[in-house]
Amino acid sequence: MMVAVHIGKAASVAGVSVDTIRFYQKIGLIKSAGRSAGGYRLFDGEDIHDLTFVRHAQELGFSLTEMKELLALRQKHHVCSEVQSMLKHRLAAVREKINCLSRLEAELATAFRNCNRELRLNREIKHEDCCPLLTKLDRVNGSNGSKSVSNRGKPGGK
Amino acid sequence: MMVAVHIGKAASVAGVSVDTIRFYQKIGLIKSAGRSAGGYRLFDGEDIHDLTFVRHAQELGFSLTEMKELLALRQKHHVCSEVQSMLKHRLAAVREKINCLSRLEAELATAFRNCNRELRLNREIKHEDCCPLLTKLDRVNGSNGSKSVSNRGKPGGK
DNA sequence: GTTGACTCTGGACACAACTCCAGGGTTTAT
DNA sequence: ATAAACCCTGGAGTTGTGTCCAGAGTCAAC
Repeated sequence: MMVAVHIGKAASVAGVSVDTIRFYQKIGLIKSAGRSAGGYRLFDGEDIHDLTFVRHAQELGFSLTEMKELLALRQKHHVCSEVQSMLKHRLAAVREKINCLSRLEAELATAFRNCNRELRLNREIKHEDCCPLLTKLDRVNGSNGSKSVSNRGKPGGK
Repeated sequence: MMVAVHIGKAASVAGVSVDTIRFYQKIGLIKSAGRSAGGYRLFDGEDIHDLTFVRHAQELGFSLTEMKELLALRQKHHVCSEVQSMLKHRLAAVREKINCLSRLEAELATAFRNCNRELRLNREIKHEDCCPLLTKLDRVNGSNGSKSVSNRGKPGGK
């Protein structure tokens, strides 16, 4: 039955915008679709498949560059170990992110509860203990803290 | 004792770049520091405090715009309920993100295991079942899927 | 055969969040 | 007093991800 739709339909089905599709084609993220006699792009099931793939991958935090790799792997007879290596990295990154967010979530939740309680106990609060979030961010969140900053400076250097 | 350092020192202490600090001041994220006779910015403890605050907030996923709000709240005698409302939104966003990432993590982990197994069972694999990830992304991940895409299109509309 | 909806291209613009540069002034150490 | 190291400003450039637009062509329907 060979469905072949124009870009508008493809966009709505895949859940992206028309411009986005053209953009993806421009940067080579998805293969250039076939064309109708009049020059209209035609998208078959597989093309839409790819678009959906991209959208999902994006929701999951892959960058367009990473997606390009993924799509490439999907195309060629890939070496499984390549995929595996990508997976490993991704997995580590994702876990790191989850950890960080979980810590944040706990803090926010606590802050929220405190804030809540203070609010109902005391209509006018003295700025202090009210919002733990605001003081929390001052020293929170151990982990990295480097960014290639050269280490010099003088004045009141104590 | 009133420590007052130049921008380079402030940058290295706060863990951001010199340019970044100037950028933050330019966009009004942090208040314009005092200046020395010669026009050099001077940063005291509180300024560095703010910078650290910003860096941490950023690690935690706040945008510069959100930070501006946070810093404002910290400054003025804030209305606690404002902070509370921000917290609520942030918390929801963070939870959403964690969910999404957790789903992803599970998938990646599974894919990784499978990939691993395939690799050690079978040195040359036939592209098919090898990497579930690649097929997985094709249909995965229920949740949203809207983005204001008008709904028209014809050709093989089936 | 004329409308109206759709699509084409190429390029400009947007937004976040920086980063880099030139040309020149300031501090500090020697 | 001089040089090294640092800082200033204003503005351009970057990366990632798109979005918008004008001017022109195509398609389906009436």
